[in-house]
Amino acid sequence: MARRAKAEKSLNVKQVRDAEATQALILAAAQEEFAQHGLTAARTEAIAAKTGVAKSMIYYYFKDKEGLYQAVLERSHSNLLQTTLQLDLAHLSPEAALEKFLTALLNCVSHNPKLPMIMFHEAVQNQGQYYKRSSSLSIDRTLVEILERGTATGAFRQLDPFQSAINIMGTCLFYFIGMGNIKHYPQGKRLLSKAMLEQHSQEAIALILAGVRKV
Amino acid sequence: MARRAKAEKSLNVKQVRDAEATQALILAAAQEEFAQHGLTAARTEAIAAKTGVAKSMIYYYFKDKEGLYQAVLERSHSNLLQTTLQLDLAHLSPEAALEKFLTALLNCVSHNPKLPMIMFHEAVQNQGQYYKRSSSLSIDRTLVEILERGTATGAFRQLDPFQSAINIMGTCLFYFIGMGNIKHYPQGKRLLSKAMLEQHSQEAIALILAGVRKV
DNA sequence: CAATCAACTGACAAGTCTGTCGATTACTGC
DNA sequence: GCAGTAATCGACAGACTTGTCAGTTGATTG
Repeated sequence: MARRAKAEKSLNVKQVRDAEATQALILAAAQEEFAQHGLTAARTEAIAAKTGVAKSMIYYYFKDKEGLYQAVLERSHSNLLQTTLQLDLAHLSPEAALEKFLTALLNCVSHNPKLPMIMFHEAVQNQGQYYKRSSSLSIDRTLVEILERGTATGAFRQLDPFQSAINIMGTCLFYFIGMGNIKHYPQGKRLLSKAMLEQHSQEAIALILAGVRKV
Repeated sequence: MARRAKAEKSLNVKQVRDAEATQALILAAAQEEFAQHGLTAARTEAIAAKTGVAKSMIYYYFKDKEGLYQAVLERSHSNLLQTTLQLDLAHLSPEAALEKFLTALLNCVSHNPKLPMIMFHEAVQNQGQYYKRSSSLSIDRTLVEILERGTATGAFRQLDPFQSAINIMGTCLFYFIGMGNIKHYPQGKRLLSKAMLEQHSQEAIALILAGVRKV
């Protein structure tokens, strides 16, 4: 009831029945729920409650909980995937390519901070079943290639591209995954504020670029 | 039945009833289950099945699922906590202190690769409730202090100690968290083999030390 | 404006999971 | 070797969850 009723009232929209809007509402609520709890521990009841539509609509549009989960995974990743694939990094120097890649990656996750949590749950609970099938691994492959190029040309120090790619992804994404623990620091800053996200991006890029550069 | 029976047979032990051994067995199985599934999605039935003792023993020794969860958290963290607190880093240069800290941290998690997963279920699902109460945050505080000292003395470049501490932890721990996804890479290496763990530690330390050093 | 269809609902059947309890079996001290 | 106690088990009650279904309501169209 909550969101939909409010939206309709404030916008004075007549359309009470809108299949697409309802699906979008469910997907948004589901992304939150799955991000926090993962597939198994997520409750369809809770998702329905967040949207304000009846629980049965989940089954009407997405068949079952797993269908909804798949939809959320695809929807969450598509933006990141598209962005990284469109980067056109081949003509840049390894260092410039790396910076461009990291900027794009950090920008994506800053705008969709739930994504790393979802990835994490998929990795830990479902052993990355989805990634096995999907093309999501191509993100990391792009990074590995940059690093390979950089070590080959001598722009980067002698590092293992595979291991380093993992560690670099960790530097970028850990902030979002560890949020729940991090926020208990005395600091008491809002970790998802625009300023903090911006700072995190800058710090991560600086750390990584300095970390791979030849000494 | 499985493990216990086998152990007794091979060791020819008479003692079929051993409160401590049973608790240890349960804790070990629970650690695995909670690492993979988190508190809510973990199944007491599954834990019992792994141990070979009746499910009711969980309730006998740990009161309920949450009691067992708490016990697992405490047990899993104690080693890491003790190790990092005993390091005595004050008399070392920032760079040496950082290297010593990272070596200890990576050594700990390499010997207990489930720990990062548990930490992050706690962060994501339970919003770090446990860390709020426990002294686990002191690990990160240690790291922040090293970084503060390094920037103050000019040994490290101008970085934000808080943000960088998070990013550094990410570099060290992401490998273990992302395992489920990472393993689908063409490489096809065993990520938990001694050689790979050793390589990860070296690569992570190298990346971080290079990343913080003054240019 | 009536008929049709898609969107939507609430109640519920069936299954799963936790936590309890009485009964049973191994150890321990007398 | 007997009595008492601690450890263990299996079955089950009760709560919670998923997914279904028959029925209702709002839009659309000839």
